[in-house]
Amino acid sequence: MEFGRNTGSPLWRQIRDDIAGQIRSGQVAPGERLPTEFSFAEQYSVNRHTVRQAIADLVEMNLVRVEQGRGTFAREPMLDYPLSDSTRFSDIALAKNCCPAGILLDHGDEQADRRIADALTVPLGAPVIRVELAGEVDGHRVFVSTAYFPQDRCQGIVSHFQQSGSVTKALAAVGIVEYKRKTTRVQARLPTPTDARVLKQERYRPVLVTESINVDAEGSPVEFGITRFASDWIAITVET
Amino acid sequence: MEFGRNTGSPLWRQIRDDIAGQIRSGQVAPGERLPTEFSFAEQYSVNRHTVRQAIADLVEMNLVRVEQGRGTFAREPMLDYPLSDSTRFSDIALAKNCCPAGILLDHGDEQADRRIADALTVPLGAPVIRVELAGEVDGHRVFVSTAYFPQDRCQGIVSHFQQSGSVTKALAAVGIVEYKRKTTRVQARLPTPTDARVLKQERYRPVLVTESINVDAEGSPVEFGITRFASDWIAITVET
DNA sequence: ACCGATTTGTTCGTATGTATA
DNA sequence: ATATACATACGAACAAATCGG
Repeated sequence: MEFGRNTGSPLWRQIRDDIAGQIRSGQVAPGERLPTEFSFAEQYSVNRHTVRQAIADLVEMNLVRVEQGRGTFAREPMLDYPLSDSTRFSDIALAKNCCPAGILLDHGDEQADRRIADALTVPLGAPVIRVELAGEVDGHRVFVSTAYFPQDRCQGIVSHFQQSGSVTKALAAVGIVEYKRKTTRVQARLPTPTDARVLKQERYRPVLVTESINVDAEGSPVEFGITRFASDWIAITVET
Repeated sequence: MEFGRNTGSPLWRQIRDDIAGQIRSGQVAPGERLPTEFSFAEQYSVNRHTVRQAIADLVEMNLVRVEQGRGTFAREPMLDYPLSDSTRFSDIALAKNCCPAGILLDHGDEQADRRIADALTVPLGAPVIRVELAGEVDGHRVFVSTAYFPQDRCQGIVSHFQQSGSVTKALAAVGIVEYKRKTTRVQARLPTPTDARVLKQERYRPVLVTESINVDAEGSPVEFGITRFASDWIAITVET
């Protein structure tokens, strides 16, 4: 099947397969920027719309990612977030040797609603500390997380987090040196407008949501976390 | 805070909270149809658009589900799919005592592509059996699944499935009496048009995707399955 | 803080061939 | 054979985001 008009298959599909071949063969490295739509159009002697149709299909196939005003990029492989009883955010990085960063977005004192009280096994209305966190890998926002800590055991945890940048270290600083993931629920949703903005992703790209309860060595809950992962970047893996 | 105009909070939010209260208190049972938008509008003496804004927020809060042309329904609680090494589809049902059904949609012989070959540890191009399956609970489509079996070990598995309606029994019939889930990857995506149709869900509602490898007692792969769950109905739970 | 250049996103319109009822 | 719908392809214009100076 040679390239051109009237060859039986539509132009946009031929263009799609040509670009796909360049990516799969490694001629274009993951993360690298592809030529502009306009220059593709010149190269193949077609309209920009035709190139756009090809690219739209490559997005669907998850081979490229498009950013308005910036360009079209070959997709980096997705990051695996291994869901074991002791995974920390930094573990994502270890597997890919890239730099993770946790960013404190907001925090405050609240009273436990039904859901939080159930998860932390504290009375309804008990004081809890809320911490909003974002995570980046290689400059990409990959998750935003809301964590609740029982106030009686975690006094001052926010300032410890600000110093160390790590939930694990902050918990250790308030005397909880060992904690484990007990249960996790995984759901898929569309992001709230706020989450979409914080994750810098479009409103209609789904998020992977985990609700997890972390317990200390005695088995009593010390953290209830709701994490929204950018589904374009993160897959959760479970070994059983 | 009493109901009415000029009370400080917008009408649609008051209406939203009123309806939310009726659902949470159980005055409206899960799955039950709510009054029409028009009758809500009459009841609260507001425009239908005001009611629609309240309902849109209730959808966002996951308290109701809207079906075009049918009405607005109080959300049934989501089904938990526990992800252990030996969960079968029928386990969803046991927890909720409702009736599950597996439906064979399609099947065929294929040659393993890169991904399937890697998962099943067979050579590239080796013959595999593809089985497309849908799952229903209480008359709702909750998942659609594509499973690949190595042909040499699973000859005739399709007809066994047709007789028993169970993957477990079909595998047993070809001599694989024990198998375990080894690894699972969980992702969130938007459904393909086909999946959206089969799941009877809108194009922009996400699906939870699991890719799992099942191995026999000796640890060699006997099934590679890609399951797309309707994210409105199913959450995955992991105990660690 | 602003401007202009670059690049993708969206929406009009037009035309043609093909499959379908 | 006719009408209708759909996919393909092109053209022009403008909106929106990004980036460098």
